[in-house]
Amino acid sequence: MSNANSPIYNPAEIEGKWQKKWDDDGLYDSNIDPSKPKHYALTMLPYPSGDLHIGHWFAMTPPDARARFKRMQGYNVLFPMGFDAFGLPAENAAIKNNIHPKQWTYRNIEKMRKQFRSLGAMFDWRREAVSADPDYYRWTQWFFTQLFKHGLAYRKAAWVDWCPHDNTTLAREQVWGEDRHCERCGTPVIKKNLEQWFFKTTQYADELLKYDAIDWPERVRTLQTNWIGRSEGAAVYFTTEQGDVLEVFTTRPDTLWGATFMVLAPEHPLVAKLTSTEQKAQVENYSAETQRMTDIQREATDKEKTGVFTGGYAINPVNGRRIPVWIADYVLLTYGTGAIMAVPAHDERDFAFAIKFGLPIQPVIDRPDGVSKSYAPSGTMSDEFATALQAAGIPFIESNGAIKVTIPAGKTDTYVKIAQDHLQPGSWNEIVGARWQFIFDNGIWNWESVDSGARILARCKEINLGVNSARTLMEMLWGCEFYRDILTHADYGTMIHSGEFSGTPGSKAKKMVTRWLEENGKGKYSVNYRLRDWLISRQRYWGAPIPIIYCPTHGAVPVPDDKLPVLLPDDVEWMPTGQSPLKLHPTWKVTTCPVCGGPAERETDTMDTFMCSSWYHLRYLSPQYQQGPFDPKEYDYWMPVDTYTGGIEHANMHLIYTRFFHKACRDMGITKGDEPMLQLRNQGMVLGEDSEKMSKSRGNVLSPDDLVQTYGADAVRAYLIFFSRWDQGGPWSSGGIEGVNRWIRRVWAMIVEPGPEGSKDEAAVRALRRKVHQTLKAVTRDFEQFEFNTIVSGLMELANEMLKAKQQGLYHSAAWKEAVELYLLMLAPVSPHIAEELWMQIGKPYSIHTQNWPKVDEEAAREDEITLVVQINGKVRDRIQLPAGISEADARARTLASPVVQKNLEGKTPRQIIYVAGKLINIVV
RNA sequence: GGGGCGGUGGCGGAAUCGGCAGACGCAACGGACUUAAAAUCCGUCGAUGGAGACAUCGUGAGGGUUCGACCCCCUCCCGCCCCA
Repeated sequence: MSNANSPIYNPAEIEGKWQKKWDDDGLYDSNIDPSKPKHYALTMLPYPSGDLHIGHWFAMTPPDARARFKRMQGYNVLFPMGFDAFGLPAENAAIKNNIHPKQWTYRNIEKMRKQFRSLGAMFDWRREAVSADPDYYRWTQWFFTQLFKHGLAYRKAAWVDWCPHDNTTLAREQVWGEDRHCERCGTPVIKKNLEQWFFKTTQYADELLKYDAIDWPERVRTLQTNWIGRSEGAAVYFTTEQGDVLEVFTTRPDTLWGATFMVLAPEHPLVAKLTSTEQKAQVENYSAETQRMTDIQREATDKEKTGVFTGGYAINPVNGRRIPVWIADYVLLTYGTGAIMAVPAHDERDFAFAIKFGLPIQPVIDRPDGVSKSYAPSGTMSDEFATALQAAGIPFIESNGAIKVTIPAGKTDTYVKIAQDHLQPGSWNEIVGARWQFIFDNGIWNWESVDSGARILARCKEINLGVNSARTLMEMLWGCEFYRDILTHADYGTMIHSGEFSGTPGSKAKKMVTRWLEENGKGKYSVNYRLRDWLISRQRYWGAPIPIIYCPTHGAVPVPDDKLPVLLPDDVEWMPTGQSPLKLHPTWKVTTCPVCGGPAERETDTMDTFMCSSWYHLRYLSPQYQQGPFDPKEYDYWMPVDTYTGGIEHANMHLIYTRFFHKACRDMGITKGDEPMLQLRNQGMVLGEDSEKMSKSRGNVLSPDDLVQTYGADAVRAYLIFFSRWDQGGPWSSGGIEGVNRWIRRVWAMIVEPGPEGSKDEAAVRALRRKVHQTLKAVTRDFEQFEFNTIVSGLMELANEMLKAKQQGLYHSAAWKEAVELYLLMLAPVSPHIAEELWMQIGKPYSIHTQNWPKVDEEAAREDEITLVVQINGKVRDRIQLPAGISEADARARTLASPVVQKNLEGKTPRQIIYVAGKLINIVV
């Protein structure tokens, strides 16, 4: 098929040529154009780690193709790119290679810009933003001062996770794994108490839970919802015996009567005061141990509960009961109020704690399933007991003379009566679950309070010395394996053993108790969030300095707008010392107070880089703008972002911060609208050929540069789009890209090499046009829906059809010409260089990328014939070709006349015939 | 332990409304071209039985709804992610 006169496909040559021309012509410059609808397509900006890897290409190529498609559809598209240039890796690399972080970062950016260009993406580089540029971080600092002035930034001492290796504080989400190690270097974190700056993200917690206005994946919404962790309940005021109020948050105020002890975080401020002289040593030891331990052990010991009694007591406000106060590492100071009321009967962790330390457990919520259990050891019941149970229809198991009874709902009273009748003298029988009763030979004792439980236990011990070791009644029951699944539950159910509230149904209990608490000043309705305020201080050099000046008289004063940016000095010692490098600089922090002009000091911490990435989409709008963070004209035209793409790993950090940032800015009058990004889509991850995450240590990293050299950017782009579902990612396959490479070359040859003359058969022309327009329809839909892999497979299929048509002699027909044009237009977003080159070669005007997306000719796409699938009893038996518009009656007749159907029916009469127009007929016999 | 997502040939994946399971590609195998190889082209390619027409089975397992289920419902198993 090769033809000496046809041009040879040389990707290196044509890709370089067109990239230069597009650049020179400003083909991808996006400017405000009110005559067109706008489309802001944004892809998460990379950290300039030094090399663009295949993952970056996977993240950016399909969105680039889609942005191109949108542009051809007539949208004015903005598709910018930049660099998230501050951050720890620069300092780590600086330390390792003794190179200035700034130099390292900007050198990497330079390299990555070149790599980006080889991708052939339609980025408008005039709008590039680099967060480490003073022109950029001037405005990062400006946003900080705005937040400060509006009371959304504040300073407080806080226990923070501290990485002893990187010498910095870490945000909660930067602490990874069960051993709680530093996200960057893997070192286990420790705790430190430092003065830190925070943003009030929690003030927006409720609004952040609303997603009505945005089209974001369910998965991300769920992740954020869980991260924010809103729970409704009540704040309840317990009082210590010393008279201090001990506030706890509970989601279950209906279980208050079952609160039999309290647990405080060892760091809780009231611990010292509560601790008795006898317990002092123990408490201090335990606290010190907890302090010394990182959260590693605190979490690792999750299963084996530890804790220490303070010797102090508190008063349960609902029943006046005196309950012991313990400390335990499983209660964290940062959780709620750092103190919990323990309701062991209805909370698994509290139950385990109470059983271990012999603390009382009192059930106060009925089981919704109404099921109870009873265990009658051998000899405690008369011989007719089993017969009586059987007669009453109560199921039981008998083993070694002992009878294990599971009492269904509604049979409890029947059981009690039977048990009473058959109880042997000197024995007892208990019933647990939906009822808590002990049947003794002198009557029934109800277990309705901690005190009655104690009395029952004493009585049982009198009868049976074997239970002597049990410290509580529940511990005695826990000793019986048969009971274990029924002793505790966390369901909502009718309140029991709760004074005047007993009998309150589970559906109303929470509300009624909360109202009662409020009316009696013992508590109030309260909402607790897992989300905490955003800690933005970093004791590092390579970040935007926090623009605050500390004046001995005026306190923390923001740097005035006209004094921004607070420039980062170049001459610093960046080796880690445990202090901010800015603090060690001889002169940098020395300044004067903006209010009084007196001597003052600068804040020496820098900002979390998530601050930089919370507004980069705004800087892209006008990166050179000097009068504000962005040009309002550009904002009004381009914002909000229409489609935002990036990895799912940012669901809890960046994506919450940027939403918070936007909402806060809206309330400060800086931005408009409620949400910054309307539509979000996540890509998966490209894995190495061994299906493992690509990493240098595994040696499975692929260099896009090498791939482009071998196959050309067009083939690499097409393969990245083709090889897996974009939202799932998957392993790279070097064999797979060969297939795409073959296809690209086949397309080239198909178009540049002439085909044979032949008859222009009417049916063949019709078939070719049908396939072309059907493909166009599918490709258009797939682009809209981010289903990229089927775009390439559709184009491959069409190429196969076209090659057949070419062989049949259609090369010189008008239909062929149309097919080629539409083919190149559909190919243009996927493989822009070859599409441009071939577009030129078939004599069309430059540039293919400014052409209109073609319209589907529905008439051409229509099928003339349908294949009717013939099923008998749901099994495919035949397929018959029928004209597309056939009536149901005719289709039925044709089906029944088919010999295959005749043979299969064997004279049987169809009972029912289901007809799905144009698709299927099912004959039921 | 709780929540989320997923499980389809040897592999990546397709099936877009409950209606032909396996599109497209890779790998493999057979053939053409070639002195030979590469490249290219043609063909086969879920399993089992059969020379074949064809039949039976088949979308993690089991059950259900339905004329009909990869798709909807229930139970379970496995993998990944998030939170404890």
